Amino acid sequence: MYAKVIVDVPAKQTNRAFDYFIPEKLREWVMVGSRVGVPFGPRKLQGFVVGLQDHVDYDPAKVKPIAEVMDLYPPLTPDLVELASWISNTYLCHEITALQAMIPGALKAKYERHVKISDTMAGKRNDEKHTIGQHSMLLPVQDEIISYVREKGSVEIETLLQKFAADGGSVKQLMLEGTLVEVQLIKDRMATKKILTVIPHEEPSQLLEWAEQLPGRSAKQKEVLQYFAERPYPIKLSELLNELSISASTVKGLADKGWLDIQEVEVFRDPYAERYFRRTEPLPLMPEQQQVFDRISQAVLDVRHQVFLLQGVTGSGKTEVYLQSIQTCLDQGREAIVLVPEISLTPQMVERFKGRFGNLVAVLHSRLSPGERYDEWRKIMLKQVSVVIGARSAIFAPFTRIGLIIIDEEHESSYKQEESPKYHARDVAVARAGQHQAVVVLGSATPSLESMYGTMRKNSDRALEQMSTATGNSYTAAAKSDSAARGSITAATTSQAAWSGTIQQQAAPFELLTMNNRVEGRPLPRVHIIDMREELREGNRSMFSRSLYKAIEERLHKKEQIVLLLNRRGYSTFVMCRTCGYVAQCPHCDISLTYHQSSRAIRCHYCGYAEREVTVCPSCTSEHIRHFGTGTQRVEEELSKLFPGIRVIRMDVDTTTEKGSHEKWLTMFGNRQADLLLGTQMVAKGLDFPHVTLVGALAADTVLNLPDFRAAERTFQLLTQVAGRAGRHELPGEVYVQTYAPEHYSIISASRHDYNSFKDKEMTLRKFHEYPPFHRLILITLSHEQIPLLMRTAEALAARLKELAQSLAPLPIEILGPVASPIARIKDRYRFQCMIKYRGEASISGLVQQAVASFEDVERQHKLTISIDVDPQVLM
DNA sequence: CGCGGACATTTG
DNA sequence: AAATGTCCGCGC
Repeated sequence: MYAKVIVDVPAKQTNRAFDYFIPEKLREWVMVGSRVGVPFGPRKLQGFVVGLQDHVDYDPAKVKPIAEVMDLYPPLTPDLVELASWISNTYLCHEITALQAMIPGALKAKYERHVKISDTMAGKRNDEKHTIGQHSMLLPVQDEIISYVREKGSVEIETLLQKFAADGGSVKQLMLEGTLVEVQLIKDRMATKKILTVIPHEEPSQLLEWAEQLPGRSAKQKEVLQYFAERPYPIKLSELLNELSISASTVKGLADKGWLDIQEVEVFRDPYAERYFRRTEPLPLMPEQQQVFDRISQAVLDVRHQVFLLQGVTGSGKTEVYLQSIQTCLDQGREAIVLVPEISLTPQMVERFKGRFGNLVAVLHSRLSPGERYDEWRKIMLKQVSVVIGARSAIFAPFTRIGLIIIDEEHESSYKQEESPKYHARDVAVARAGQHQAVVVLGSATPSLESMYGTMRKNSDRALEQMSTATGNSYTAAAKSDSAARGSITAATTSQAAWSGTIQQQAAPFELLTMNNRVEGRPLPRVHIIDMREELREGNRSMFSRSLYKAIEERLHKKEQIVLLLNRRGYSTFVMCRTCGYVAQCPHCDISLTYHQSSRAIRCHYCGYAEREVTVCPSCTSEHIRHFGTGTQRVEEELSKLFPGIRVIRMDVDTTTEKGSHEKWLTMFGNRQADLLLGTQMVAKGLDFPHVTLVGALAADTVLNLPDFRAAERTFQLLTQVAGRAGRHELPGEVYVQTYAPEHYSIISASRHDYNSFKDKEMTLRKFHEYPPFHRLILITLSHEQIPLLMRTAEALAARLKELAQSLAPLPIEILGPVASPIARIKDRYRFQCMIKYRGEASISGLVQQAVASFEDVERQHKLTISIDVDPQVLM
């Protein structure tokens, strides 16, 4: 038997499976999805088994055997292995990168090089091999080295060289002559957690009998035995020591007598272990909820792959529909995945799921320690849970019988991973659900236009899809003849041009479900648009309009709570000299530095460069230097000035980095220990506090001014979300939106809670300007330290893309650029970008791959990098 | 002729 | 990615 293995080297040349022989004794253990250690050239590497076969069609003598299997159970399921291949084809990344993204960081390989005593030397005296006659040829230090290694069994080379720093040569010599041999080890970053546990050997009666036998001075040992006679065991050693206030030696004494056992037991680090979740029962559904639930649960029961787009206004009870749909899925013996944006994965959210499904739920989010994360993941793998709730990467939960995948707040851009693999969890979810004949529910109050477009595609589009598949094939042919002509592109590249697995490349139309009413018929809050230009004209230069000021004052008086949103993006806190106009810039990036009050430093967002706060202008030595823009810190200061005694909780990157701090602030606010919650985006998501009756957006339109075609969509979504925070309970809510663009359709539609009019307007504009969802984008960014080479290469790449696109005519593919990226330099590297705009039905990943492949030499020779982003969310 | 360094090749 | 192989210029 042979295994196809993808090795742990993310490079173009190694981006294919290598064959390995499976030795007889490993045959039971090697499966598709196994993690294995394999010899690769002179090295030993970790790899993933992606296929099994019983012969190779070349000289089998070339095939090396698998050295080891890393896990008791394969960490990946076969469907995930296929999905990784699909991801690498769709998002143009190395297959190993996709595979690595699917397992927790704790399982990422750590390579260690050790030395040990060679087998031929193992049983001998140190000097046996090194004697002539009576005389040892070993230097004393070499003798010492050998003894040291012999004692330890094996020693990491680094450690050994450090210990015998002055005698590196001796170590080398011993290795050269074969006394010491190198062993390459592959270790996990993180081991499973083990604790010491105490277990008695006999029944209570026997324990008491033994206790009697003990001499009087062994009072403590006696106590331990009596303890076990009465209590359930096993018990943690540490707990036992605590409880009886005894030392470990007491227990050890009993263990030495053979009366009890101290064992290492594997435990799960459970971040929610200390918490009690009150069990909840399904709530009665409103008619709308019931209809939606019926559609979803019917599809689940039918085991039919179907994508639903659930558009429900804030407060319409989407979560209850999710919960009951999941119940249907569980009742069927299948598993469910719930994706939630990182910042809305709040304790409140977790509580709702743990409350309903108890310890059947695993939770995965980035604030867990690597160990906790690994343990939650293992619960999934070991089938101890059937529901996982988590951020983006939870879509890779190693379940085997998925019935339902829910993506809450599906419009959130955080579902797109910005590093390789640059996948979109929503699209991966649809692909994965297809593998399992599972149902997908995309839930949002403000669906993304991409998902909306999915519901608009009619069956007539199916014909188009089939046509495109055909065109895709003809492209492959075209690429082949092209490569033959040039003789420069390998067959492997061409064969990767089109996905040929079993995952559907084009999804079937989505079904739209809507919920327009809030639970218990509570009205949506009234939204006031405030024209800040008007305020300025009338002499109000503060960041609060007069009406918002009054509204805040009123709530403080009535002891109701307030949420204030400051949209920080585009509202940077840059440092500027008011005399000469100097702005502090990062020396390595084309971006201004932002001011951080907590550390009294100015810092670059992109490369982390930081310097001390400046009080004197470095350019003109003026002292009129100040930080501009309205950071949350400044708003907080302003609030305490305007409303003395106001209790403000500020939530932003500065105050929520510490583990659990996010949770702490929200609990405080929920307990009404503060009057006002001030924050960035993170206060807009999913929070639900009964006493919040006022929500203010201080600068609603900052996003609007960004050079991004999704600016209006983002603005609309944010305002709708934040407005949904008010008046969710008995007290009615009110929303104030401050803006310099009060006539903009995104702001007007949001203030009227009118998704449809926004969507219609935006769709028309997108279609007119040939933007997504009607056209799709691929962003190619090139970076290098020098502009001339960069420009030349970017232009050559664009030309090559155009040339290749020609062969696809008449399919509409447009190559835009190259132009300098919006952030033209990061970490001392200049950046240029090309944009490919094409109609969704064209399959062009192969084309891009091929074009980029012809610049491999430049990439290698000049250390130029080319990165590809399929369906980019942020155009920077 | 032997050496070091740049560069290309290979990894099953 | 990293180890190995190849080639070339250089000093002797």
